[in-house]
Amino acid sequence: MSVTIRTVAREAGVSVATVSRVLNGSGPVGAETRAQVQAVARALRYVPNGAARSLTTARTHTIGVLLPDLHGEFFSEVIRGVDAAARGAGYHLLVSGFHDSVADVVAALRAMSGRVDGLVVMAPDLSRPQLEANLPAGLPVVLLNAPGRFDPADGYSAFAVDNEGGACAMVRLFAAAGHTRIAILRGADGNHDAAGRLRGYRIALIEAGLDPDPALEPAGHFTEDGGTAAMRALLALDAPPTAVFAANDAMALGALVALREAGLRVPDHVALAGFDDVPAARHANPPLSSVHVAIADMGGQALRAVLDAAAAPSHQPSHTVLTATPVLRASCGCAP
Amino acid sequence: MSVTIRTVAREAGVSVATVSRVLNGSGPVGAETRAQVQAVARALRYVPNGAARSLTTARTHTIGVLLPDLHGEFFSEVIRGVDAAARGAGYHLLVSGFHDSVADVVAALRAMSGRVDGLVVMAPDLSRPQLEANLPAGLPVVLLNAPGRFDPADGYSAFAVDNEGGACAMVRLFAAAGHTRIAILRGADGNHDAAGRLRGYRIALIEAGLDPDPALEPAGHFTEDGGTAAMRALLALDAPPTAVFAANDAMALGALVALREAGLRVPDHVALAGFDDVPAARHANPPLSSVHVAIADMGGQALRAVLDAAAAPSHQPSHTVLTATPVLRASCGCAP
DNA sequence: GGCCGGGCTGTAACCGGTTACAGAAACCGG
DNA sequence: CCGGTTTCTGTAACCGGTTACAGCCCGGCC
Repeated sequence: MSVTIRTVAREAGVSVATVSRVLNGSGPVGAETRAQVQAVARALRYVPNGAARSLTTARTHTIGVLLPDLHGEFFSEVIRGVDAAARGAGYHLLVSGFHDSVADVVAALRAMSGRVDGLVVMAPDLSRPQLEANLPAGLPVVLLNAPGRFDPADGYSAFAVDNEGGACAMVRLFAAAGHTRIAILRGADGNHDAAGRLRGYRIALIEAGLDPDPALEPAGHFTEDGGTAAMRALLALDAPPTAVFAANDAMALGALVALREAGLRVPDHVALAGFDDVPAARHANPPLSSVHVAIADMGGQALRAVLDAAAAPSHQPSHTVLTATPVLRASCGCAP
Repeated sequence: MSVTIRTVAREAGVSVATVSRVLNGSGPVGAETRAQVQAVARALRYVPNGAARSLTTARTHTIGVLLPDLHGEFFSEVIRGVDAAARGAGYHLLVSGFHDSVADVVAALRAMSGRVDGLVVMAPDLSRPQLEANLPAGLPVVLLNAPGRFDPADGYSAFAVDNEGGACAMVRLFAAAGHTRIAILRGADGNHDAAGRLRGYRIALIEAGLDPDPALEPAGHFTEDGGTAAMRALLALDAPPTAVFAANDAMALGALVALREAGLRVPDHVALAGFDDVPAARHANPPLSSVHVAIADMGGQALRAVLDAAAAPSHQPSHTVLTATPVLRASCGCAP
């Protein structure tokens, strides 16, 4: 029913091999034969079937991208970086998001098999056996944000953000500015990024001779509302903090709401900083200090790593940690 | 070299048909044969090749999404909506972005052929012949934001935002608040959305008995920097406007920069509103009034329309215009 | 004239699945 | 004990491309 290469061949009075040669410019074809085939192909609106083609060539010119979610500024940035790199290399992207369930990830992985030349996967909760059992052996895979769980010997390249270092650097600045009651709005429980940022926070405190205090470590679940609630809880303490480090920008923006409610000025009464440096941080009131991560860059590097691995199967897997550096704006009171 | 269904069949001592039946649960298979096949498949880490499978079944369980760009809050929202709907229906997404060149779009279209069951396309600059020449006949396609250029008789469903109505509603509010010098920061030249919003702005002015004035219609190119520059130009006029409608939020945020530079207060000295209602609008200083568009919703509806068309080839194409409604916050001075 | 080589084209095998069809085995009632 | 189901399994054709190989035709050269 649909028009295939055989339809074109029949209509043009040639063989399928000739049609294929004309359309791909492979092999010699007589000038008028070529013109004839092209005319027929155009007239019939023939477009080669990608699935069939990649079945024989074993190349799809597509890279799969698996993310926990497709929206939000963070993932949007990842996709941007991956896409830019992919387009530069003439590749397409097959993206998929999954809620939280491992079953979702597994389904997505299996669906990608045979449709992609490689995979960029960000699935913090996926174990190595789960990953391996659902992918054909030999498919290049690069992991994002899955540190600890994998090691280079597994054969996968990986990229991760230096959560600990970034958080530590930011909190150090608070300490250096003379703050002694510094709180953190913790991220989601069990989340690897949240744990790293908390670790960095505590390290900076101890360096400064301050004692971590559980009362100053409320959970904000990485959400704006969670940040508001956690900030309210902090303000209700007998001795509220004078500086607050939110483990992501969404919570920091939520905290701003609580501070405004309470009639407190930022940074005069309470200094505030976030993490991720999403675009909205710059436009907040006051502009939000944050820890900047080159997210798009990470995506781009990950994609190139996949392509390298695809090109040279014996490619050495590499593990890269991307630095996260504080960006100072009005909200932290320590801007230059 | 890679493990295929035949490898599994040989290893398990059965035929490929039996393996296929076991793995898909189609047809009857003896209990111990089934167990044997499953064990072998697991041991060999066999994952069926998606390309091969969709070649025979003619179904890919994938919908292609073609957008001008993959980053930015607007496209991120589209993707979110499309993804949610796709996941709900058990479909995957093959997304692709293109710069501006028609050649890019064409390449992406052709690359998707045979890999998707349908397409959601947002390519304002693509003509109908260009679209048709590069897609197999009969592939369901839904267009986003391509009004005017296509009509229902073409057989494509389409979704568009009511740019004109939304802009008109917002500017009417300015006029109702007593403003008589109302400016617009125009979007990119030749852009369909930009034109619609400009039209709505002028309609509202005329309704209010005001004369459109070219000096009050600087171009901001839909970018933040463009918005800043355009706003500076407006402030340099002999009689600067008292209200400014930016044709998107990025320009409005840029305009805020220029206003802050000039030491002017929003909305006291100059009232301001944007369009799109991106998340950052809420966090701006002051919170930005904007025209809200249910972007994710549009994406979701578009995806469902593709699936409907795929399920019933005789599906009636539908053209839907999504309303855009003002969301009032502090920046426009007309919030309740 | 015979032979060789090069340019062009066609035939058919293959990629890795699905599935129509047929055959074999087991089981049933009469 | 036999014909007819039912249940299971295998063979082979197909999906729509690519490509190795072979064949044809023609011109050039000895």
